[in-house]
Amino acid sequence: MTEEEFLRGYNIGDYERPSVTVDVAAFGVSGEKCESYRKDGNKSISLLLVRRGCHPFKGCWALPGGFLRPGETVEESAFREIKEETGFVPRSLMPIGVFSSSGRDPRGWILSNAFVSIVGEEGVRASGGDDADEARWFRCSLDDEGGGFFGLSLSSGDISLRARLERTAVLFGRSQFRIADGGGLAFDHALIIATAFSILRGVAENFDVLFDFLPEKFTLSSLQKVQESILGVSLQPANFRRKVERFVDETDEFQGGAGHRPAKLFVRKARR
Amino acid sequence: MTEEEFLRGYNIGDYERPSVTVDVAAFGVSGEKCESYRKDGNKSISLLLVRRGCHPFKGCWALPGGFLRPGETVEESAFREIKEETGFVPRSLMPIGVFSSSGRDPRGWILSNAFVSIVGEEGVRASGGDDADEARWFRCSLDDEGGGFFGLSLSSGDISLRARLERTAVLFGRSQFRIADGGGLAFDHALIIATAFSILRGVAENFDVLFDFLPEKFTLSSLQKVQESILGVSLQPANFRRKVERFVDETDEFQGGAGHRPAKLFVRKARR
DNA sequence: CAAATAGTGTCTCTAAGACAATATCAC
DNA sequence: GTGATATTGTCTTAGAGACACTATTTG
Repeated sequence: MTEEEFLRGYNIGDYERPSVTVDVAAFGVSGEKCESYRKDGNKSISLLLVRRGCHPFKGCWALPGGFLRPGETVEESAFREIKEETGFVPRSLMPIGVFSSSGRDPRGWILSNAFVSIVGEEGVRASGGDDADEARWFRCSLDDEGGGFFGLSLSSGDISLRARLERTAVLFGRSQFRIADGGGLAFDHALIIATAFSILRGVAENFDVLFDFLPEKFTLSSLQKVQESILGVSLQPANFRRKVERFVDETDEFQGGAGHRPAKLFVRKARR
Repeated sequence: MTEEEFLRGYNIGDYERPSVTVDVAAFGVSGEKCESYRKDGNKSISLLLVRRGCHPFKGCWALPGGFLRPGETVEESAFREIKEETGFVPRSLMPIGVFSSSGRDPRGWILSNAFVSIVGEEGVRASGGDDADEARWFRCSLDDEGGGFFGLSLSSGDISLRARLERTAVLFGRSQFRIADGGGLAFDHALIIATAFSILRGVAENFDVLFDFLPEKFTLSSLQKVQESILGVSLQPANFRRKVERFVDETDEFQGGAGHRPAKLFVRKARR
């Protein structure tokens, strides 16, 4: 039998297939506005969630996402979904894994390809599109409770969600979690969020990763703030600048109007 | 409508779904045997391929892999497939991404979840199982040809394959490739292999990753050899030992019988 | 003893961290 | 001028790389 003959007789529908979705954990680093017009907001990190407008988990908060469509790559699908549900087009999306345990979706055999993005909180419209009726930023933290357990806290105004995860292993430098308490989030999204956050922390010291989330031109302070928000630390500007100078080129442009000395804009140094 | 009512009326078959496969790039670091009985083999890295026993790409060399089955996670599926096709059970499998571009499989809409493993070349049986009729180690290298092109060379005895990839981007520290010439490999496996190899190079300096590929007890030389094989460099034993000592604990056991001073066995230091 | 790998000691140099000081803007 | 961030300089110290040396095994 030739390959052509084989393909003529091959029917892909003869085999059981899963459905495939994408979910996007979009983290924002802009921080809350401050009392003083010229003081920067505190370093903080937040996560974009949408309230589900239809079953299952109707009314629950969830990551923006949806089903992969024929002819799309998973990356294209992730960009489409976050745009549809939040109106925002992220600069880039980092894949963080496939979630495929059975029972993760009550509708049946459904895998999720998860992505992470870092975005400014501006540009995301308050209310979502078709299958999500609201999009909101939640202040986000993942705290080590000891004994292998971690608490995932998400809060936005009067809404407060808290999930608990158990760390089952650390493989290839990545924590593997199991949901102890989903905290009211849809599907296994507590697991995806915890995984996303811990991966982001693990790679945030890598400038190659951070640059892909930033605009083309940026100030060194903004870069520093992104790193500080993700890692939850405070860095000395002098040391930070010295560490990063190998990776950036300065431009002639400045960013002013902030009530203090204007900051020079930098671009990522061309790859060696 | 309640969620129960929704789920009763929901038919997952109403929507188009892809088929989902797993593919495993298993790299071996043992190197060829040497002329002298007591000299170590040269540092080299090889890749396990199987010759496809059925259509499509019948007779072509391919990564071990196959279709995801209901009730399996993609990780479980990857372990099952490599065991079925090569008889080998790797210590662990690192996920490296989902390949989902349309046209990557002539049978239709089929995604592949790819994994990497590092194994000793012992323990892999020469001939494969059901849907693969032969498994072989190929010497493997990925060379920068300049102009954004890379050559992927695979050779095993009289068989020699050479594929060409074009680097289209570097995102999150990972090279993105496009196949310029598949080199006779099945499907888009040239792309998967190049991606796997370049990711492995990127993370090989991270001991957390290397330990997950090694046996529980190992000599520092073997750890050094793994790193040298992947990175394609030669390291000073003194410096290597100093660098790694924070991450390992020594045991009372030794590995001897090699015609020279026996080496102490080490274990990975317990996580802080 | 010879050959090979296992393992140690020491020097240099780079780069990260601490911390102090100066520069420049909007108001 | 005031208050804020932007930017630079210097001292100290941890760690990576180079390299010479010693230790221990099998044949």
